[in-house]
Amino acid sequence: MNEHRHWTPVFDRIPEEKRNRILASAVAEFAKRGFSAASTAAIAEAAGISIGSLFKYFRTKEDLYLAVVELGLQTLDETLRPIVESGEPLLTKVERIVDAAFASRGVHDDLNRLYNRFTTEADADLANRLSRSLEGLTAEAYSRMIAEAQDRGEIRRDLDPRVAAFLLDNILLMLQFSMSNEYYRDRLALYVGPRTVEDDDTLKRAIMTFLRSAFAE
Amino acid sequence: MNEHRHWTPVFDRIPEEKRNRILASAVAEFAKRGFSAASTAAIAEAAGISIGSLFKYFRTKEDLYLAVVELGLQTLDETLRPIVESGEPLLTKVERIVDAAFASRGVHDDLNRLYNRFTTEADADLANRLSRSLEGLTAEAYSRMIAEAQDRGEIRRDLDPRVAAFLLDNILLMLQFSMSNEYYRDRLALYVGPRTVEDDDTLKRAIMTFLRSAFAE
Amino acid sequence: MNEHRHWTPVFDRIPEEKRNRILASAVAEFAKRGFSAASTAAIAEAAGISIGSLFKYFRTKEDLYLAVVELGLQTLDETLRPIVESGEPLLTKVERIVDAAFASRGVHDDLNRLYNRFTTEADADLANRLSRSLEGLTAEAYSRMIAEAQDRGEIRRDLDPRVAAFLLDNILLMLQFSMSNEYYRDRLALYVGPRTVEDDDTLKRAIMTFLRSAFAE
Amino acid sequence: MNEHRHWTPVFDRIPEEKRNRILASAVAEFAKRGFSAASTAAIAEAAGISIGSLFKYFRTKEDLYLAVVELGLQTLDETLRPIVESGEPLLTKVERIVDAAFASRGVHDDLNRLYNRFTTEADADLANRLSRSLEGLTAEAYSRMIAEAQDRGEIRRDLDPRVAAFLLDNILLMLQFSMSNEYYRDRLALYVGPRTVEDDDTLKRAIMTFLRSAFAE
DNA sequence: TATGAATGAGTGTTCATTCAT
DNA sequence: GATGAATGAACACTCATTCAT
Repeated sequence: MNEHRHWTPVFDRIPEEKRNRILASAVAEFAKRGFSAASTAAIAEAAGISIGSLFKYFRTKEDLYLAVVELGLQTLDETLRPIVESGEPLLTKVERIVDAAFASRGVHDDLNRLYNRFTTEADADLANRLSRSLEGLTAEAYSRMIAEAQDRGEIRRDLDPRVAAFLLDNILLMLQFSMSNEYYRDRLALYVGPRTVEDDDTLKRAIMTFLRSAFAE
Repeated sequence: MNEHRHWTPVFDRIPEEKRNRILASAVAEFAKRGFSAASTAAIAEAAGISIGSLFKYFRTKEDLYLAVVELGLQTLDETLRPIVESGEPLLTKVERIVDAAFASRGVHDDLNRLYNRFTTEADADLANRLSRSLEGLTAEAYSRMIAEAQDRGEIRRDLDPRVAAFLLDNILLMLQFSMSNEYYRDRLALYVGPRTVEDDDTLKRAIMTFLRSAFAE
Repeated sequence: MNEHRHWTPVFDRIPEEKRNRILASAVAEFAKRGFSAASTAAIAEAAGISIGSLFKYFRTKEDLYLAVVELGLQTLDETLRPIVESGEPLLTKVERIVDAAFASRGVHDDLNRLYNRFTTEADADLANRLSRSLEGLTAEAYSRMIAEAQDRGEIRRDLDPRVAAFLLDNILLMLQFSMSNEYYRDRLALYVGPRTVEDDDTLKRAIMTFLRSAFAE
Repeated sequence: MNEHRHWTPVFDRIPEEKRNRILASAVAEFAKRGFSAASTAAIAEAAGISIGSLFKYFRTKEDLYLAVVELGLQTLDETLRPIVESGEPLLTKVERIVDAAFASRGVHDDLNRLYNRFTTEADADLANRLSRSLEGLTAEAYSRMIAEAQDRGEIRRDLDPRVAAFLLDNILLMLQFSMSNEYYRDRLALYVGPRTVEDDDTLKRAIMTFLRSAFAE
């Protein structure tokens, strides 16, 4: 719960390959079942280690969860940061994030699901720390970019830059969830039909049209 | 899991007041802890009945969860349907949904959280049935309205009506979650600042400005 | 650790016969293995109940231990109190306690061993409460009786009544332990030889001679 | 459990200073927690060695316990033997043992507690061997001294020398326990009051008065 | 119909002991 | 000889579900 590292020094010392296997197993299990239904025994078995070892690496199930969540956040951060901090215009960034969301399908499914789960499960304390951690990045960057674009007269001036940033991120976050979460996947299909769901390019273009229009002028 | 009623005939026969007490306790517990951490004993106790009775009314914990989820969906449906099926223009509907989201804060917190939770927890089978159940309503209504407005030349013609409906709902759904879920609440504050978070009118107006712009022309 | 009852209301409601079976199993297990080596599963099995039930009756292993210890104390108290509070002369009381110690052999072995164990295992907090509970009885009664006998000139006046009471109880306590504890049993045999160990009357008489001499005049 | 040495040849070969550190750590841990709650990892860490090494020196936790218990007995033996085997009169010896008990407070607390613990924890096999080992010394010496003093007409003739020796040792053993064990410490305070408990000289004198009276004539 | 005591598989976690380095 | 990572059986405890009353 607090600000300390969530794994023991022993975990630092084991081979990287093993470390990754363990983290991947944990991500998969927590993503699939959520924190409380996840089984530490299942994680250990999937990783090919003993339960004893798992608890040598992480003091508690909660520590393991936190470690894995922060790892997920870091991975997302590493995907978003170069895009968000590039000097490109807002809508270019947005387009690249949309691309990244589609690209994550199949390859970061577990991470996406995990991200979705902890935004839902987190208690007050964790929620606050975690929202700061990831959303801080986009909240700040989007708001600033929108404000600057307004100053330069590139986009309409009547939008509140922070609210616009929030709404933009709502769209992008839900898009990301729609790639991996069962419910949101079905929901997307319900909206755009089974044909369009498979046609990434058409979907992307339609999304960008909407967003361009929202900011346009 | 399957398509049948989730409670027993006995549940139909008990007094309505008792029935409501039980469902309310279940909503509260599932909303607070999620499916697997929720305790059937806690639900029974909160409802003032014995565990024995609870399991006379619902065959399993899962049945109780499903019953409660479908009840929640029904409640949401009852809120949305009159708005969505009214003859009003799209943006008037949207404004009324935004209003409803803000109004739900404090009064439908448990329902909001429950809705958030099962969209995250649902497995393939449940997800499909449930998405159909609620999202079907808005997916259909929004898409049709947008298409009709385009036909009449009220709004821009370059939007794909179904994708636009999807993106619009992304915004509204996340707004609703932001009213009750800890993580999304903090995230909203991070975007708009602690002052605006308390100033519903300013927030609503800014949201509507954005949406009007997105559809405008 | 604190002053509350150590069992749940459920335990009060079950048949007395079952309650006694459970307590007896617990006394036996704790006496045999001590607190930390004792197995709750073994206790449940010996009592012919499920582990689930055991933990319905006692919130924790510690509560079960405390319940059983206090029960043991109570039993000892019930044996000693009538003797100690009778109006008889000191040495008559002592003789009756010696008799009770011998009589406890075979019938209260587990209780004796348990008593021995917790005097050894108790931590500061428990030690203080428990010593007060049982030793308070004899400490007070013996000291007073000795002082009164001195006032009446029945016994020698140069003894400190409280220290004499302490030393008297040392002898009686160790005698009691010597009836059931393996180590002290062997030790007694080592002192008095295997023949005398079996000859209760001779042993009792020799003990009383010593004590009479200590107080005499 | 059997009669062989409890450590490996490797333990003989390491530096004495290290050997002592390990034994001291083990005494402290076993004294504090008892056999089954004691942690081998804690002992190794306190001694500044690895667990691997600890198990190179002692085949099992039990062997370590036995080694340490026998070491403790040896230390006690070394304290008692010169007193008990001196040519002094019985009551002089007794007085020196009482002095030693008081002197052990604070300096041999761990050893006292350990002694107390294994007299309680020992099973049949161990109990027999250990009682022989230490109590043999005093049982023999006291009994003989009392008998001889009776022959010389120094003390009363009506005491059974072996029973008297047993009762004398009961008093001295409990006195020793009362110096370190939490329960017996509180019990002593209960008997003699908080003031006398701190006043060693008064206490010692009162004890000797009692014992002198018991043997007197 | 209502109750709540009973169940036992399953959970997270510990720890003496082993063994490759 | 020394290390400490690895093991897995065992532990205390929980909880959905059953069923006798």
